[in-house]
Amino acid sequence: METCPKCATPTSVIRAGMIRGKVRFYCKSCDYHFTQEHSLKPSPQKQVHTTIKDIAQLMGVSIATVSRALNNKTDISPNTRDAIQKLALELDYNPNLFAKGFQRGETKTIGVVIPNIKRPFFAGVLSGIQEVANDHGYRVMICQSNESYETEVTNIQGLLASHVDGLLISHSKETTRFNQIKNLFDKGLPMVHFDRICTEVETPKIRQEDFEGAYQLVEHLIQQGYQRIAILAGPPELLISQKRKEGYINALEKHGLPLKPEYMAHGDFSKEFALASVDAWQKLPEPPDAIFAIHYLNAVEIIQYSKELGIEIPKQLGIVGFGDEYLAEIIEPALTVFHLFPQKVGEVAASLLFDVISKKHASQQEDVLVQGQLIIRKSSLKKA
Amino acid sequence: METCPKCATPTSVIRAGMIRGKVRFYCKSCDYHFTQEHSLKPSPQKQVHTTIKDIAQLMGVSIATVSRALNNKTDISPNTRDAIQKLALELDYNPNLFAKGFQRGETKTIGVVIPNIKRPFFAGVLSGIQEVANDHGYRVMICQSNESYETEVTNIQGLLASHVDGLLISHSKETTRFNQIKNLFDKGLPMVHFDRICTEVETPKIRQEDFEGAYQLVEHLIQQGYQRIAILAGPPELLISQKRKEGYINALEKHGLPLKPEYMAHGDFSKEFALASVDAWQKLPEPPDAIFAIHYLNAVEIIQYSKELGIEIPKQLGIVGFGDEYLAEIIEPALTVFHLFPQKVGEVAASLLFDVISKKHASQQEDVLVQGQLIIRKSSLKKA
DNA sequence: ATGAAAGCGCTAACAG
DNA sequence: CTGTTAGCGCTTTCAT
Repeated sequence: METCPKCATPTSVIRAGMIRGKVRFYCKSCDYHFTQEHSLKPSPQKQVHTTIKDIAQLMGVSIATVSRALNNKTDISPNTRDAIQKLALELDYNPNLFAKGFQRGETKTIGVVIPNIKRPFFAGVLSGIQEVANDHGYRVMICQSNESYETEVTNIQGLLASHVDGLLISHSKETTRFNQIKNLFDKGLPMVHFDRICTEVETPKIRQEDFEGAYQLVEHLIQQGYQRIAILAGPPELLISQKRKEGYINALEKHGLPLKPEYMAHGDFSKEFALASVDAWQKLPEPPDAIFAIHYLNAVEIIQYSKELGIEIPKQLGIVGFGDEYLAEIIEPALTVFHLFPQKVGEVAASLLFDVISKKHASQQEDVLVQGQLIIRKSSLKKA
Repeated sequence: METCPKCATPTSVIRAGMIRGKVRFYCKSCDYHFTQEHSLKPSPQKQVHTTIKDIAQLMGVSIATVSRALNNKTDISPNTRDAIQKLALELDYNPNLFAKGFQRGETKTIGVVIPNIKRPFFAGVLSGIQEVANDHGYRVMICQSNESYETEVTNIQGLLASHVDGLLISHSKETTRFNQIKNLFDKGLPMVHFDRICTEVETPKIRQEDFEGAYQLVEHLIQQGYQRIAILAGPPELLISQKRKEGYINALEKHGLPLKPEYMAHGDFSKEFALASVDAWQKLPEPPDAIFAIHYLNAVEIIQYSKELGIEIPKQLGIVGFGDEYLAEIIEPALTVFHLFPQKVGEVAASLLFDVISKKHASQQEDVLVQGQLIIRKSSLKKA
């Protein structure tokens, strides 16, 4: 309470509005009006965060008033509002977003689970997600599974404990059981799958042109005159692996080329496996004259290795891959690829998630295909 | 309240302990004991999150008891504890970490501000940060400044609003004003700088061997017999740019080579600038016979461009760079680099931050140097 | 136009 | 051993 500067009676003083950031008081006993600066900066504020309570005390108003002022609500006098906003600025107050979300039961945070940040594809996706999330006023929490199912489960558990408002997932290559995901989906947690999707749950899924890209790559090889095309695929359980293989098979069939099991290798994307496959193929009575590596890094490794072996590219061996990095352009001969657009994938995935979140219903099956692009370079130009 | 199954009087029934997950009741009016299953799963729980309140109601105990049970506190009977934990498991309850941190005034979240996730260096750093944060039970919130000062300020503001418990920062290349950072530091927010550090605030800083690496690279060039070594540096304001240039200058001086201003270019890391510099150097009466590009991508670009121009590497022109990517190994000729260890940088930065956080004091100046490694490849081997 | 009070999920005294 | 209560920062009725 204030003390009247005239009669020194504290009890009879009441606040009587505000004027230019100063609080006006009125002493009932001596009928006297006076103003007073709010006692600003009581101590060099050593706390990291200012709260509305701090502001309220400094201003001599209630926290409710401060809240109203800071949120530009209607029921508030412009004077008070301005004064409070000015003070808030001075104290560089920023609201505790979690306290804010607390009541609404939301955190304005989404969770992302990916196999590995370091892989350029996922880094690109993240970048896209970030951007869209920012635009929507959401923050992003990222977890890496490192391709381990167990870690993935733990990650999701952790994100859940953080009460994320939604989840974006690309599964580890180990993941084959989806009950955790299914469970969350059933509980109504907004969720979107991308890249390494899961068909057992009816979430929206962002796919890329795995089938289409593979088809185009292989068709391009055929048009260049390659006849014995091998595929270096990934783990058979992985959907992208299946899809790309399907595209490969389809292209061969469409063009009347035989399907030879000995030309199809399923590996783990490792360099060792890639080189071993090349070795194995070279020992065949009829070695392949082109290789489609579904993982771009394997394609690059094969180019390097082939050069070591003295195999001429693209003359003796054509090579194409999936996914475009700077690397594909730099290596010699430059690698023909089906370019994916990781950033775009992230953007689309995040947008879709926010759709689901805002509609406040469980995710609806809704597949989106992010288009890719065939980029032809030297590694497959037999005719040139 | 429960109703006595014998006398149907609800008012006189009291809880009388627990047995095997069932609640025991005692009816005072008819002196009758009975047990009852907690009325599990009242509806197929359609809410995403179970709360301790839900559990408390189902078990017929107070929320305090549930809290104690779930946190393995002492003052609780094993029976009750086990029953509660079992139920919590069934309902797959997980605590709202934010509500938990709310009182303690902490969020168990740290913020990271970097220029760009997509750059392999930062992706590596992030990976290291993630790992350490996970071990400490912290979550990570990532923001990209996209090399914009304004975005950086907004990002930090946002992280602050999220009440992160600490901050890891690598500044944008535009950033030259640090009052925001200084302000937060003064308020006691735990903070650690890495890579793009800022000398104006006494935070712990994770540096890399910028000076040392540059020195080693240039010395190596000199030992290979190169005499006219040019440097393609970055923005002069950028500390890593300064440090690497100092290393360059020092090595030249140590070996009695002249410093020629026309051999020193300050650019923005763009490809255009890199190629333009090469052009300019070639037009000199005495063109350089080696180039030290402080950014590895520029080094790669210069190799490509030199080949186009018909300049022989390493014979006519030696090239070395900073930072090692797969690219450096793949390009022909392979690039001599000073290898940085991004993951390590992330790990060290995060560890240091958690030190500061746990000690609950403002960050103390404490510099850590993450060691790098000279990797010699063909692009600089004039003698070979 | 403003204040008082409840409540979001949880923990931590304080009582029994 | 267990229940009651206050409070973290904020919004939101409900009074005034």
